[in-house]
Amino acid sequence: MFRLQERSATPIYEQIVEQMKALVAKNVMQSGDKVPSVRELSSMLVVNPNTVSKAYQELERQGVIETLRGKGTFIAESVAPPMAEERLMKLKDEMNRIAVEAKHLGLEREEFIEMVKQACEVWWRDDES
Amino acid sequence: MFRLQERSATPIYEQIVEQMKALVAKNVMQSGDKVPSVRELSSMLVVNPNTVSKAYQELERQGVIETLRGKGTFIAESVAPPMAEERLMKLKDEMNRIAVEAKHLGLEREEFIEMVKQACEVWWRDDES
Amino acid sequence: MFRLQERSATPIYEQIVEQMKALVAKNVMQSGDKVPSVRELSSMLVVNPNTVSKAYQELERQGVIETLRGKGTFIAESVAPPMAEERLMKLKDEMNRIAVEAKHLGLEREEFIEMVKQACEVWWRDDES
Amino acid sequence: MFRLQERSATPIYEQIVEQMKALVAKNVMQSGDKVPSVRELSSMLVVNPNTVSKAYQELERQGVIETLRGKGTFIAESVAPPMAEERLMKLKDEMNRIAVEAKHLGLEREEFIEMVKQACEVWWRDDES
DNA sequence: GTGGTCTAGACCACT
DNA sequence: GTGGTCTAGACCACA
Repeated sequence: MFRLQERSATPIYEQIVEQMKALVAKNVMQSGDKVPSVRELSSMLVVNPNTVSKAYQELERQGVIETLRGKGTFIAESVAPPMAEERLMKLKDEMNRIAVEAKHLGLEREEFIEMVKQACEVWWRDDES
Repeated sequence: MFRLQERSATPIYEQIVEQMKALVAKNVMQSGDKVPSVRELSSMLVVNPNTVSKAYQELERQGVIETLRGKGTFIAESVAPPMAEERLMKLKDEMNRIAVEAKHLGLEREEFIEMVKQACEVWWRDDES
Repeated sequence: MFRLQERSATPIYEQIVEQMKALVAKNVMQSGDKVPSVRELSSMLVVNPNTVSKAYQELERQGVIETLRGKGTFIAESVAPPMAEERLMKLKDEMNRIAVEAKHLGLEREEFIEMVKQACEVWWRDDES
Repeated sequence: MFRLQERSATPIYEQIVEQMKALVAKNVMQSGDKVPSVRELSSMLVVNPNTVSKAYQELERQGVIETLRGKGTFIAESVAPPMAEERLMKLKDEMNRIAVEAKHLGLEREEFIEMVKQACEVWWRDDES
């Protein structure tokens, strides 16, 4: 379910955040679903519980999960995501960074957009409607 | 020419790398153009020379600039960019990460692609061909 | 009568304490009124009886309710509230905390006081005297 | 400068957050002032560096301080505070909680408001204009 | 059982 | 020197 890369430059807790968000985006996990407890996931991934905890706190700040006192942690309903404006601006920045890199790698505009469209297929599937 | 944000989470040397690459992508700087020396740029940006040096090393590693002994540093000809495969894979990874974030922010597939296209306008302009 | 938020950071038993105190402050419940038994309330709110029990213990400690052996639990007469001095000091502390936060949010002194006055309307109504 | 209460129910890192915000509200610390480094403050307060770090990260999220890579941490310019709406709602909630407690302690409306005004004197002083 | 807090001590990237 | 990340292991409040 989760695959961590020890050697990667992106910290472990961020990898957990990203992968959890990916699972939600793919509808593998949905509103109300229980996520593994901090201790469970930490032993599954063979990382320190604090690391998982940090990831969960970040996910909660982003409105992806919510914790019910003593009961555990669950996928949140996706209403208005917090800090939406700042996050959208950051998104555009990263988009530009990627476009620049794509051009440096010699991709043409059409090739790049085709690549984006292919990526989209995974995250926006018709069968969700 | 360069605008650094000390507050930003991205390290300064990386900001220099990105902005230099952006200038090249926009054709503001072209093959053979001389780039400022480490000392010049570091005093222009009021940053530590080591920081600029680190940025230049990274740019050279990416094939964006090249140093000619005793003559200075120049924008390189864009032939086959080094490490193309790894960089392309990384590009796709980041594309996916961004798509996931876009979906979490409530964007529809079409809105996201529209955003990408708009970003492209800046980097692939007709007048270059 | 009671509205609990499982998501909230404040523990459930504290929410019960606060809401019971709010009902008394609004004169919805008055001296001598019977409050639901621990079992009743716990099944009404769908929470663990221990949680309600803990709330009632706290309310009794604060002199809000009192238990009469075999007869049940009732709203207490509001005479001298216990631990008044400590609680008053704590009140002032929290007042200061809130004022600091208000200033950080950019409120002016007058705006803040106006906000306080509006809050007061709910709790000190003329019709009680 | 900072006074921590080991026994208090409020966690140490939160006490640090509150006291730093209080110093800023009182204009003891102003935009651009350097705050002690994590290590400095942790040894001053005899707490673990991680605890101070957690406090600083929370302060950064609230827009109170900002870190300049490798240079240290500084009081931020107070522009639009992040999450302003949510924080304002929380402020009103806490205001109500405090008003209820005040009434339970037997304060009259006027006494309560007088108390608030006195608290304000400390945080909104005329000499700031 | 759950998550939250704290300590001690280590390593790393950035400037 | 700065802050950021991670580990190991402890204690506590809540349900």
